[in-house]
Amino acid sequence: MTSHILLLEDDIQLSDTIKQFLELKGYKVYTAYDGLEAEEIAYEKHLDLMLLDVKVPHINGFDFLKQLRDEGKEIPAIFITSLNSVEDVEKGFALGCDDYIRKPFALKELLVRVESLLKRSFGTHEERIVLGDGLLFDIKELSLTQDGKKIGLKTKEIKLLSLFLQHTDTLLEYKTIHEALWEYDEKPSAGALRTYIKRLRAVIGKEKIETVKNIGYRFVK
Amino acid sequence: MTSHILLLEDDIQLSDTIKQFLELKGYKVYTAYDGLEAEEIAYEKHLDLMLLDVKVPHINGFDFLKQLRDEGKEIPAIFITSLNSVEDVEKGFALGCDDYIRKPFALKELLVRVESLLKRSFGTHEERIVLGDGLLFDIKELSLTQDGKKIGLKTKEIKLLSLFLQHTDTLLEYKTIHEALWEYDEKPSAGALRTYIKRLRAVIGKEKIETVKNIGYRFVK
DNA sequence: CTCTTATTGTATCGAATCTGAAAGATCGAG
DNA sequence: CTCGATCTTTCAGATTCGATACAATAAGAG
Repeated sequence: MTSHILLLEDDIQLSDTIKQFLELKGYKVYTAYDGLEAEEIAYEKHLDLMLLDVKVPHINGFDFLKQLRDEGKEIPAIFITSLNSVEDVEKGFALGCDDYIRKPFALKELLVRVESLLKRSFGTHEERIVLGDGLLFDIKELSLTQDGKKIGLKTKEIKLLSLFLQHTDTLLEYKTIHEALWEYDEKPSAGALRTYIKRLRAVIGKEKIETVKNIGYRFVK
Repeated sequence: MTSHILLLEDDIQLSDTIKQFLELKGYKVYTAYDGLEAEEIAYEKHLDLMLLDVKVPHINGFDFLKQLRDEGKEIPAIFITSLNSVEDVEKGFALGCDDYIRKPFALKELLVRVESLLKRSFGTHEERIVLGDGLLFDIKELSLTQDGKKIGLKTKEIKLLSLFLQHTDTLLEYKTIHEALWEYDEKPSAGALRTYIKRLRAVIGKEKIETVKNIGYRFVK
């Protein structure tokens, strides 16, 4: 499953370098050269991680992240900064960034941080999501319980549920879901997804997953 | 109750970064830039955790920890190291460090380790774990007894059991288990693990180890 | 409104994959 | 060589996957 990364960086040369490097490592990279572009991408795309330069045109990295956090988005973020002042680092962490890296940096160092965050992005400690109806999904344990009783879910169902929980109230296109559930080279028919949607609905309630005809599905709380 | 952390790190910039970050998370941080300073702090202050770089002036991290351990101090320690060799990691563990982290690392990753170690050290220092059915596992002796009678376990089985006992009710992925049982360069087939699971089940009871298909196993109390 | 058509939901079942169990191969120590 | 620990192989049974067929539903045309 490819991780999708937003790179907000106005230095075109640096941006290209990072993009090239990360793509070589198998990530999907969206580049934005200013805060407005970043906003657009954040709304349109599913993102797993953000690399944010602070000093960029229109909306700076701090404000951009603050805005996202205010909307409840928990996408992990790393600040790229050439600023050295204590305040900036503190401000960054206060805003809920997960790490930061100082310019100039070795690409390898960046990779370490990216990988480390992605690995842990899915909640490190007892992340449990309440689904109502006595249903609890434990992300770390990959287990679903109802009133304390375990409900057996198969791997594909778990993947699907995880995806939905990461993007509640968001329209997920068929393509997006397929990318999340299957590898590049796998090409199951469209019917396969329908099967899993049906199974999930049977477990968590039909009304939780809306159908958007011709486009995809949406999980509602 | 604030936890007190000693940070031994001679790279001033990194040290500042870590200090800032941990203080933001509510810890009290004492910084030392060489082994002698660290000694001083260790004598004067009450410490809950130590973060030790290995390569620092005067007294290196290894020697510093060894000294403390020789004096009977059990303060948990994490090595910060840029060294990659297996030996150094082993040496660290032999000296009684509890974890290590390689530079460069994401601050969040450091935080995870700090928190988990602090939590653990507050937890019980029990020497024996009751497994029911008259079964007792002695952590220090690494031996299993049933109704006082010793049950012979092979090293791999003991490692596996220890791992499970340190992570009860936790989903352990194949990868995790493999890393715990085998060295970096060893690559036994998946069948090997299945063999040990089977043996352990025969000893401690089938129901204690759950299978999570495609992912791993989980030990339940 | 009714019919048509495209899309989505449901049920089923064989194929592929995974796990557990057993047996035997390998390897090193003594 | 023998023994014991470790690991591999094999195979059967269980589970999961996903194709397929068909039913239900939504949307649009007339």
